[in-house]
Amino acid sequence: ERFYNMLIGFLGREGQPDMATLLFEEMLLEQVSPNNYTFTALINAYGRARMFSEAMEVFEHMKSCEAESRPNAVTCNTLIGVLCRGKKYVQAVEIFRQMKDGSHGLQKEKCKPSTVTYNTLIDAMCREGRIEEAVDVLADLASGQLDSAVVPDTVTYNIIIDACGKAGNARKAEQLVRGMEERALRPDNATYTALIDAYGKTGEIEKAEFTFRRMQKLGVRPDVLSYTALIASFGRNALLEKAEELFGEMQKQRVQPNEVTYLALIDAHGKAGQPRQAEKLFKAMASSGYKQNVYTYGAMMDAYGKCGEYQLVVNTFQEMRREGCRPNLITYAALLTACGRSENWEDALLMLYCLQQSGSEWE
RNA sequence: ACACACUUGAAACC
Repeated sequence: ERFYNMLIGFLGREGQPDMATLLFEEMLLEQVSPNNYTFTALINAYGRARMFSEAMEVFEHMKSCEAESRPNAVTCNTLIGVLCRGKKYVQAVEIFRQMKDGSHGLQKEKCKPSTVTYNTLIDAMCREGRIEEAVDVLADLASGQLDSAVVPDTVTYNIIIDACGKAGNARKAEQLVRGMEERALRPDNATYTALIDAYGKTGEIEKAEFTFRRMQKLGVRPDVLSYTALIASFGRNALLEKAEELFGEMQKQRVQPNEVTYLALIDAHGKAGQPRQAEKLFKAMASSGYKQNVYTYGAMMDAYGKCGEYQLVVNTFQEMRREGCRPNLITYAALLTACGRSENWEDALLMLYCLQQSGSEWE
């Protein structure tokens, strides 16, 4: 039963709701009884795939179950999370209200909002750009005014710190880090990575590097994401050598670069006008087992474009098509930019025509 | 005891 639950959870996260359904059916055939872990994983699988009516159906079904399988706070959080992802805020808030009231078939004791509930909602607010309000909610949570049973945790702070950073407000992000420390919450890898990213985006690269070194000193071991964030920051700020140096350091520290790390490095080489080196990385990726895909081709096309190698952009595009890789909007953007810079209007028009034929979303 | 379901951080178009 746990095996099934785990697998259904995994498939849901991977965006494979159909496989999840199949597994669920098989589970029933095998007379393995589903519990609230199973149902919650299913809600997640459907919700992530924007199959909201299916998700709601499972949720309603749970309400008619025996005690063990009735919705609990995790179930509700999951539902709120997928609704927020789909921007169905009215419904998300409605579930939140029902959790607090214990109405609509939810048991008040089992469904009390938790820190995760608030974190999910705060994250949604931030993604809508309502950071000020999110900060206010955080303050009310911290003072116990909003919910006497819930206090903010590291994730709560991380969400808002990242949002401030993305909005270009590194000062506010710093202030929040101090705020979390005052509450005896330890900044973790996500906190530092968000900060590094914030500094990288404002061009305060020495602060980004300093933050990275400080986290190491404080005993938080940088993971792939932290390394990649700093590598990308170096790249963005035209510090290719530092990026490469850090790439070497991470491997010495036994932190395996992943696909995103390589993509960041390719981009850094493109920005620095080193298409040959970018190519090398592109090939190195393939030999370390990363299959070429839209992203790798896209990064390569972009790098060539930045280096003025417009013909190579087109060649890469054709290679990508030959390999049967479906282009996305980013691919076309890279192509269009290349055509524009090389004043290759025929190809640009031809491409737009192809795009139109394939009936994709217009920007 | 823990275990299987929920929330946050990195690249690329903008």
